[in-house]
Amino acid sequence: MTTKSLPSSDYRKRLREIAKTLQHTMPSPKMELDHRSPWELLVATILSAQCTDQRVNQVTPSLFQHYRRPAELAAAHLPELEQRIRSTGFFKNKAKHLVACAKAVTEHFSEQVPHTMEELISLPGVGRKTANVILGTAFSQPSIVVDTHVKRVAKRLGLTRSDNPDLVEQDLQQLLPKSQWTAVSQRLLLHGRYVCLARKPQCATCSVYRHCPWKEKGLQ
DNA sequence: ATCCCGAGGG
DNA sequence: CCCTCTGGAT
Repeated sequence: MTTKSLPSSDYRKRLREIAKTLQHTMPSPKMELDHRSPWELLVATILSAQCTDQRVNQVTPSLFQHYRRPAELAAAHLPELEQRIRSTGFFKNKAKHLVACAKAVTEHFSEQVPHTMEELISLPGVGRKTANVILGTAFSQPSIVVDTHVKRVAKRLGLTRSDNPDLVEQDLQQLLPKSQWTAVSQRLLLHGRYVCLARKPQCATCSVYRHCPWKEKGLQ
């Protein structure tokens, strides 16, 4: 199988055109997880694994009212917490992670959400994807979030060939100046959520159709 | 590689 | 029924 690749400058140019088009489609992409602080965003993001933002937003208001600070969540009664977040799926894992994470934030970081990648992924239940959400949205640091949507869109647009999220992140990092990381990855995400759907991509209304080598044909 | 797990769409 | 939804830990 030959893997003849274009010079990366060509990929850069293509991604730049895609980014410009998406900028018109989505002038100001917004984070769709409701939150009022870095801590609330962290909790919401942990809950969002394999679950829609809409469902998370349905659960978090009463959750944040009941557990107001990291120290309160750290002391939560596990079965009760499980019931409060049940509808987000994976609730036993998520409840365990949330309590452990709240303990770590309380004990090691004085109830303040840390703002480096290394510290963030040291927290239970926090991987690279979650950490990048926090860095980009709560702390305005350049970050590329590679979730299921970004991975799918990047592959279909021919911006990466990898299935490994970390490698997809690296590929996109190399194709973009840091100043554009956060906004572009957020637009790719929303494009995946609303247009480039997993099962039924809306190619007829897709604004970057002309840049897409995949169109509706290919395999992933 | 496998497990966790509910809800909604097709 | 099957697939998908902002993954992470073992």
